[in-house]
Amino acid sequence: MSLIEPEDFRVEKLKKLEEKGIDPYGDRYPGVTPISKMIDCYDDLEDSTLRAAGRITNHRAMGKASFIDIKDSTGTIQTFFQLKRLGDEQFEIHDQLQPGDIIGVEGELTTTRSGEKTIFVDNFMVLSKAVLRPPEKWHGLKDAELRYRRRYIDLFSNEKVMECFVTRSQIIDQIRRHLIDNGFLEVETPMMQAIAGGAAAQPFITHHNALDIDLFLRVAPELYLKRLLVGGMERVFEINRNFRNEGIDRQHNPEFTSLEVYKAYSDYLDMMDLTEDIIRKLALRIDPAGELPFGEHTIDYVSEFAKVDYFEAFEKANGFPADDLAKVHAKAEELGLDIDGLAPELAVNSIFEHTVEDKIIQPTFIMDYPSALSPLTKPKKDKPEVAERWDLIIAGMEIGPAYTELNDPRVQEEKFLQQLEGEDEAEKTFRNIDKDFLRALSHGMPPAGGLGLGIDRLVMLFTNKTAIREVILFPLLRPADE
RNA sequence: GAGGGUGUAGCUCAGCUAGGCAGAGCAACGGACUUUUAAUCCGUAGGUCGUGGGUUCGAUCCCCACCGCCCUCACCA
Repeated sequence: MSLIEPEDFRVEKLKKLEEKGIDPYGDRYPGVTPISKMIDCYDDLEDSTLRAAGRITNHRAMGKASFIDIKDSTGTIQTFFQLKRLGDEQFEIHDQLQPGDIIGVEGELTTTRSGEKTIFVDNFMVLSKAVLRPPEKWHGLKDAELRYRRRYIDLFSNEKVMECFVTRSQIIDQIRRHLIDNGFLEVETPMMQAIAGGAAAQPFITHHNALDIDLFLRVAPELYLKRLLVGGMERVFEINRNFRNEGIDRQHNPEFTSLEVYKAYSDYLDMMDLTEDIIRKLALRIDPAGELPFGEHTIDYVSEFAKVDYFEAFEKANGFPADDLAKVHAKAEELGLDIDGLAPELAVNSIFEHTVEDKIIQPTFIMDYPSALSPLTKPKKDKPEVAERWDLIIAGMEIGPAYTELNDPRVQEEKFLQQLEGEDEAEKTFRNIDKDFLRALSHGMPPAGGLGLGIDRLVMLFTNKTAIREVILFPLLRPADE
């Protein structure tokens, strides 16, 4: 008894193949021509004998001949199996083929009477017999849950899904290329950390047996990347996963991919240019006009991104300044926000997110956040309560922040201590002060600009997907009860 | 965490506000068919109606609980 019950009628066909001495799970099939090339370069390839390999998507049997559509990663082409051409024995083997099977075919590329480009098959090989049938050919797989759980079916049956993930890969490739071309070095820093630093997020906890210590999956790579600045890597970046043990919704998956960039001798304004440059280039690659639809909106990536001041935007949206605490409380109540026990800056920020961020559609940098929200950021020289930090907002989503990095170890230590005061006991266990990071700063970190971009959200914007699960191959779901 | 929606054949969905034998299309199986393309035609088979209780002569349908998923809100740098 198998753990996965195959379908009887498919197993029967598989057995018939084996009876005829055919291995239903074939071997390498070299020398294939991509199907898209057969279609696109048909004029050059017409009448030549070619090989194609792929999955059967449709099978139209007509007695002594059949049309079988084959799909590879580049496209779909029709193939024609004829008794006359193949002979009795081969044709009988062909009778065992079904939608979902993976086969390799060799034959003449030509055109049928009705004008369809077709491979007239001379011989073929069964490469993998599917003992489970594919979804229905017309509607495909629609059920969101099954699509996420069985992404492999989603990918081979829903073309748009495949396209989306190809685009995702290309976006990451472009970002990487852009940074490397500009002298940045790609690095990898620890995923498992003894102190979950770099962001105020709940970490996942794990345990190392041999060392007998608890470790945290990182919530951010920031503190390690800055150590590299100290070490003399002047331009570094990392594209990798972060893990945050928090809620799941349309914009949040517990593991997500971020880009972090650090550039010595620059500041948050330099990071702004870099960010705008990267994002605009990506948009222009997808649409020559640089205008992309997102949900009900059209986002303009060509015009210079807007810049608004945090406190000015707050006052403009709410009609009172952020330091009017009585009105802040009233507003929070009006919005139904729970700000009990929150520091005033956090209460203000909560209101800010609902009244300002959510309403920003076109790419906008929000400039100069409260220092209290930015413990790793250099405060403004003339106005220490404000930090040199911006957040980029597009379509109401936080795409990422950038900072002028704090490199004074005395100020950093003080901010760490202040931050710790506000935490309860449980949080202190994973928010221990990273003393070694302070030591690193004490050896001298060059002034630097730092940037963080949410890659998944960028991909959402560029593929017009409003749910993060659509751009993550295997989003986290509760395990199926099987 | 709160509210709403949803779960029926392998897939896509009806049926549920009239409580009375469980339905369609595609896929599948058998047959016909050597230029079809969502092939066509004839025939056949396919179900724990998410799970567990309750009401009822009788429950896919009404009620309760639970589970998964989706949406909105809350939480969340």
